[in-house]
Amino acid sequence: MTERSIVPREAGAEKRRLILAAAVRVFARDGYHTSRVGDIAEEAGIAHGLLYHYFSSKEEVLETVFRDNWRELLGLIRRVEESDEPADEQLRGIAKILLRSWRNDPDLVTVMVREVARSPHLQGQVEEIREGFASIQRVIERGQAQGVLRADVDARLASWIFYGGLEELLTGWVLGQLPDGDEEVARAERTIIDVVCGGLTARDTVPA
Amino acid sequence: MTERSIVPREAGAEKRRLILAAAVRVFARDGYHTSRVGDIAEEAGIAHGLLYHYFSSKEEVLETVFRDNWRELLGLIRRVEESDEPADEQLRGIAKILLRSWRNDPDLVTVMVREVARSPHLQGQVEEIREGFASIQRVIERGQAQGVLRADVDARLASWIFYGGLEELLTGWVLGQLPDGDEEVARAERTIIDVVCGGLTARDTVPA
Amino acid sequence: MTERSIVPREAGAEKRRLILAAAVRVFARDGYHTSRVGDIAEEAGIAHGLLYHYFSSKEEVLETVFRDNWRELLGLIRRVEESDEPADEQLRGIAKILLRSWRNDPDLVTVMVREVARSPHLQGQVEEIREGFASIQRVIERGQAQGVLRADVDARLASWIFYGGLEELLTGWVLGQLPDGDEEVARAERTIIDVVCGGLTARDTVPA
Amino acid sequence: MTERSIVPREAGAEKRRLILAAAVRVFARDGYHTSRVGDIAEEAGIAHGLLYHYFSSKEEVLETVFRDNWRELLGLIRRVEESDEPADEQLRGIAKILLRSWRNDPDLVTVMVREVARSPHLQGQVEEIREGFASIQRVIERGQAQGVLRADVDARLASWIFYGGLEELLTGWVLGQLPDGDEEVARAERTIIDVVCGGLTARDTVPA
DNA sequence: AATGAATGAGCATTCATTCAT
DNA sequence: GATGAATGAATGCTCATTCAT
Repeated sequence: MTERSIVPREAGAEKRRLILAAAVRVFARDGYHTSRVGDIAEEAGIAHGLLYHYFSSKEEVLETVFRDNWRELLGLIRRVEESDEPADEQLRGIAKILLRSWRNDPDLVTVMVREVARSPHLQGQVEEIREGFASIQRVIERGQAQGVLRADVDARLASWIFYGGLEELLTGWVLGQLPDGDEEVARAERTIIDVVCGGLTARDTVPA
Repeated sequence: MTERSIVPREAGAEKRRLILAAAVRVFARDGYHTSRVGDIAEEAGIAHGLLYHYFSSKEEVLETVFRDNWRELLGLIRRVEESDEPADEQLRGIAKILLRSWRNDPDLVTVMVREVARSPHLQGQVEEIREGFASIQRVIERGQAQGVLRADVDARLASWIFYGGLEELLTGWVLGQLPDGDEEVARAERTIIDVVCGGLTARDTVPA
Repeated sequence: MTERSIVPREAGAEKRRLILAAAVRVFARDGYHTSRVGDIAEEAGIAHGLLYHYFSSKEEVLETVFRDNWRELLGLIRRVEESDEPADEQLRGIAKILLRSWRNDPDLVTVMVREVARSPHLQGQVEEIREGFASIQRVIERGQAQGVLRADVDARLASWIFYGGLEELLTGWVLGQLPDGDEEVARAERTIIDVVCGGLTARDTVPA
Repeated sequence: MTERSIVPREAGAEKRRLILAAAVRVFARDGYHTSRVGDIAEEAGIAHGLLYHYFSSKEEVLETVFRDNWRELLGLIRRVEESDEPADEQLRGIAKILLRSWRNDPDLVTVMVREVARSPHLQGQVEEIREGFASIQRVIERGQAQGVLRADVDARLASWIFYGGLEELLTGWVLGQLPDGDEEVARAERTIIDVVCGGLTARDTVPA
């Protein structure tokens, strides 16, 4: 429970985490390209050379930040996928996971949204990202098979649209363009489900 | 009529465009950070020093690429906004504009999606981006006011979700993760409207 | 004749030579590994970045120093080889060339002896070095064929021995272990020919 | 008799030798400058920190490699010098010692030829090297005094030339430029004595 | 003795930007 | 306008060495 209980082997993993956490803060503050290895080390309270005992390069630090976190999100998403809730509730669950990550760790979301959702850095990770989309797609397909969701829509495209909507909401917060707060996050959750499941089109409310 | 008829002032603008086009190709191929000013110059067939007669910095080139193009898109979006079509048709129009830009100029979309939709570079452009969202938001609000779209949804959040869905579809093509082709783009258009307007939820087919 | 007469194209070659000359001085003073690129630039009176307009790396500078000079020596040696002097006189000519280079440019000889006559750096140059030995070997073989030199000695090994003797004399001067001066160099020339051609063994002077 | 019988003090010396042997292999393979302390430690099967219990620096390792070996060679050379053989036989003995060291320990010779026979590292060892040359010089001088060797040659220069020839032969093997093998080494021995003692010049064989 | 985490000086190289011609 | 030589700030990374354990 105390620091002293950490056995040597864990100490290495611990320091690794320390560096990753520092990197997230620095990347969130300055952006990956602008951040210097020395900044990360300073934020972590270590000599910059030590960073290279744990990571082979600055880029590997970013990749690790992404991979570790995406893996965790993926695990949560899969748990939702494997639940026996109806598809629309599963989508709501997935939205919850992603949107709430903003409140849990804004710096981390900032890095994920800014640096990873794109180009050069994600080259090696495309496969892992794809799994997230695949999970959403399966949820939709199952919903269609069970008649909960309409079947005349391309599930794959729909999964990209759904994910894109979520990511854009996160981006809105990251950029300070959308109002922040627990209440706002809850509203965003409701809204994306309202939009994606219910649709924006007004229905003629059937009169009594 | 011939090139020689171009008056000097236009010649400058022409070379400017030449450089911007080259920059788009290079940024699309290598990414902004990896691209060197010399690469752009080489692609444009000029000496690298000359680039600084037309732009004050490498970053200004990127900003110009973004601004010029975003402004054009904005103009198109506004024309849709000002049309007297119903809101859902206006949204379809906006989707068409954005999604078809992929087929028109994949390199440009690649750069917009990868380099600009986020982080440090768009600092100064946030205002211009905001206008795009505002346009979409107004379309939705008008649709709600006219009873075409349901009014119990936050129009601002909905506009972000809609835009996010569009951008993610573009990203899918940029990353080579979604099947490409005119047909596919048309399907994506239909799908995003189906999803965002109609909603994914299955409706009880009206009984006879 | 004046500096102003140097045309632009030659200016580049001129600066190249300037850098090489500075590098020779610095390498001779501090050794290749200890020398920093900045030292060479400073010695040449240029910004260190400029060095990379002319050479791709610090190592290429060393290689060029070696190659340029070795090529020159090779040319001189070949001229001797192609002369119609007897073999022993040709060997004397070769000794002259190599030993006098010490007086001509001690820094250059220092670099050649210290940094190049060995290991990692000469990897790519082995072929060029080999040509020097080959030239000496041919001189010896021709001498043997013409009966000027004894034929019961392996010409290849003899060429290495001869060259080694010369290089060691240069090394002695480089290390400050052998007395220096024009007179000393002349004596060294005589000595190596005395030893290698005449042999150390005392002959019974033929009685009258 | 067993390893366990080695008393502690000897154990230390043993490990020291282990490190030196590893260093020779690594230096021979990668060159001194390219080799890292960690490489030596890994080759020796120890933690790199431990190396500093036995040596004060990486350079001291190289110096020790040189000194230990040179001392041994020096001892052998002196034994030859102190023998009562004629001078030319003594020179042959010295040649044997140096040339055969190639077959005994090619890695060691590689290091000696590449890293030590020159420059920065030998600064402190010049004195010890000088003794080797002095020994050869004394052999020659004694040969001259006894009338076995011609007296009209500078013994000091001759000793450098002789040593240079030997070193160059070793270099030829190190660089893979001269054919290797016991037979070849024996021929080299003969050749250097033929050349240095007999001389390359053809003699008119006195008819009976 | 032994380990290997930690330190930090040191350095080659890159590249955006300037400017003389 | 056009060129490309020249500048020099900036930085990722290496690795010899130290030292707590």
